[in-house]
Amino acid sequence: MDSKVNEMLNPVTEKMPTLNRLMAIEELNRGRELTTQLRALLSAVNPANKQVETAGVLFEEVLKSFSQALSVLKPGGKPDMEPGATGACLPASSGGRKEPGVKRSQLEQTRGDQGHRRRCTISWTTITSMPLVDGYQWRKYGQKKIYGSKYQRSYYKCVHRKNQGCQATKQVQQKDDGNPPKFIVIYQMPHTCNNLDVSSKVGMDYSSIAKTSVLDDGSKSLDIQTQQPLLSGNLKMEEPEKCLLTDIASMHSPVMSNDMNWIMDMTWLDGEVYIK
DNA sequence: TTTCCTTGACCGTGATC
DNA sequence: GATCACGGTCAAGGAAA
Repeated sequence: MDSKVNEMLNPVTEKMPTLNRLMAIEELNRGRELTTQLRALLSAVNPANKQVETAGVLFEEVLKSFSQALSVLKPGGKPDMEPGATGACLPASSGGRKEPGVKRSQLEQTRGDQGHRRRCTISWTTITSMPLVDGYQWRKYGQKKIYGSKYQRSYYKCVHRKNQGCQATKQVQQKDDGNPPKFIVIYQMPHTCNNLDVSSKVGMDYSSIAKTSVLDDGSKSLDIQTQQPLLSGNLKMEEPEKCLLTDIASMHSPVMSNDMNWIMDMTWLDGEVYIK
């Protein structure tokens, strides 16, 4: 694989000093060991408890994540890739029912530019066996049969959209028939609400996902700052043409998450590789 | 009664002609 | 420019709590 791609896949490990890498591996091994111990401790409490069962699934996912992170840190290691994953430049303002008696042209006028073209939103994609457990409360607002897909796609929005104006949404689509089945989850827009459901014990720190800014020449840059060990630092990507690079930040969650198989959606353009 | 989900309709976008 | 296919969102109606 091209060295540039490798660098994008492992922006940290490629440049990480050997000593730091060894320390990271050691810490991950320790984390995996502690998780194993915690799982054993929990299963001894009440194995019949439904929540314990759910926690068990989460533990499996956490352990899988540790293993994956360790494989990335090994020389030549790389994270799992899903090149066909979606999430790029999804519409955020299309559709919707117009007011009775309101003409289409009038509606478009009131919507302004947003109603005419797809809006590049911050979004990121993950694969998980528990798409509904991510620490936030969601309300389902739609379901759609997707062309060429065996399963329907469900649409969720943050329950605090009304009272706090939180614009976070997510789409859930079953990926396979495995046991447990895997789901592709596309998150759009970070949460602006302050109502993390701590009871679920898993959360996602969207605050450090990505920031976009318009440069002087009109192009856009995407600054990614994360506390996540594998992607710590500052990854900056510039957009050569309008919407060539979408505002996608597909990356690992900086905080413990049930979503362990994150997708890097990448696009080749003129020999350069861009993360969607 | 309230909350949530299901489902059909509506509309924007991109592709094709 | 017209038409079509597809996907995202809305909101009415019904089910569940």
